[in-house]
Amino acid sequence: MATVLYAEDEVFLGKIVKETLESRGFVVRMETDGRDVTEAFHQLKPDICILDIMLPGKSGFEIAAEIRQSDKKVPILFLTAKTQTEDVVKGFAQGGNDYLRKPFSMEELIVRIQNLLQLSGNHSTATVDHDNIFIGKFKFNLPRQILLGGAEDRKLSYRETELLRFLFEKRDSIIDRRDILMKLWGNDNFFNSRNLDVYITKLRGYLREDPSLEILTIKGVGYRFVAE
Amino acid sequence: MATVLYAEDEVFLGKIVKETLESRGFVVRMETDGRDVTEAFHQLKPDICILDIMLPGKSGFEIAAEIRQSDKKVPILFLTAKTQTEDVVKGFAQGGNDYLRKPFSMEELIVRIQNLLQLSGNHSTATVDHDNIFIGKFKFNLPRQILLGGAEDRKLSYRETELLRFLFEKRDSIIDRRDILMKLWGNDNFFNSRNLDVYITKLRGYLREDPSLEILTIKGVGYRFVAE
DNA sequence: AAGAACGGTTAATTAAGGTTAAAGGCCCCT
DNA sequence: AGGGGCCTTTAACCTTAATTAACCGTTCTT
Repeated sequence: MATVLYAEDEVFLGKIVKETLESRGFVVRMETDGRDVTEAFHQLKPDICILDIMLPGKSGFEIAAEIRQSDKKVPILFLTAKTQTEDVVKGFAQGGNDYLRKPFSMEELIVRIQNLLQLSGNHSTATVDHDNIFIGKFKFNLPRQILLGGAEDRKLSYRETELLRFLFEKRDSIIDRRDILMKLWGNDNFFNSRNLDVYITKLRGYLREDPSLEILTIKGVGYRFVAE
Repeated sequence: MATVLYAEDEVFLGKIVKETLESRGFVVRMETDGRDVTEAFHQLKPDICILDIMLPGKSGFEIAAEIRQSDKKVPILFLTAKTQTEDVVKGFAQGGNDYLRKPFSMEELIVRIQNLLQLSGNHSTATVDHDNIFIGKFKFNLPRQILLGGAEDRKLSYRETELLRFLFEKRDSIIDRRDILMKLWGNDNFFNSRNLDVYITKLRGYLREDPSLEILTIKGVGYRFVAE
């Protein structure tokens, strides 16, 4: 998984952050002296840098400037107790890509790290699967519109895909017919309404292979998609 | 300069933000009703979206999810009075790329916008160098219009090149047929439309050597180029 | 229980796009 | 100027998706 270079002089806080990140699968190298960070960077070649601003020896800003001399794209996230706007501005000016004020929650730090890694094109974070949804025995790959896990793989059309996705997103709750019509067709006239019926029949056909899946009709209202 | 789509229901604040951004050279479109934002997005095709979470009609989260269905890479920045960590986490989960708490300073908003624009521009640096784009197993040399990495090197014609480049730039998002036609042919009449079909067939043929590449048809809308 | 509304299902129709081939241009070459 | 080669455009025919239609069964209503 991803490697993190973490510069932090508050040992107590640092330890907590390091261990939490490690528990989420990151490899973490922590430095407490600003003078050591740039060298550690070149040695480690991390996927992301988290720099406290106030460090003994060398500030996070200076470190960022040094890193940026040789690496233009590794994401840098500043971490600091300072709340002044000019620090944020300066942080970005030095080539930082995010700026988080202390105190912060670990959850927020983690999502911001994952976001930066994704933006920088590093796809190794994959805690969540953006491309697939898991429906009963099936795995449905959204970008390719392909339903896997049945007797044979099945390519779905655009409308089938959008409908299945919508049902899945709202599974276990009652979905108003009109909401579906508005979402997929942009209006709810009579013909589109019958159109929806046709697509529901198609999806039922596809999903019949897994009996734990069912699209229930709520007459006069809409549908409820139950999974499991 | 860059175009900004800004969803904000507090008219007073919104006006200040809009004018400040405009004074910095941004083109800003502001929407106050959540229901209008997605449509404005498709019309405007902005470089970045700034979404307040709490909006009348539709929340910023819902809007982000809708935008992400058709555009995977436009940067989204959430703006909100909420300070709960779970909102931040949810914001990123919906495909947001930054999250700024109110009250914020205009300077901070501006640097964060600029940062996101740069990141989203740089995003291509991972798969692009000065002269080449890397598509699956292929390397496509733009100035020489030559597709390398297959069984044999293949020279592409001008239109083939432009189409492939355009699909690649917008990969993972739904691309409107008309946008392609306007960009390559300058109009979208019937014949050019059939012409596009022909070129799509050609590219599919060339790219068939790498099964991880696929040009999906979104019937009645356009295409989506997926590259694993 | 009968009628009406609603939705299910299947088939027919229309429209969009895929594929392949032929026709038209353009440039270069001699 | 004439011919060859390469793109591009047009055309013809085919496949698939989306829509509309027809007919049927179920469930609510009264």
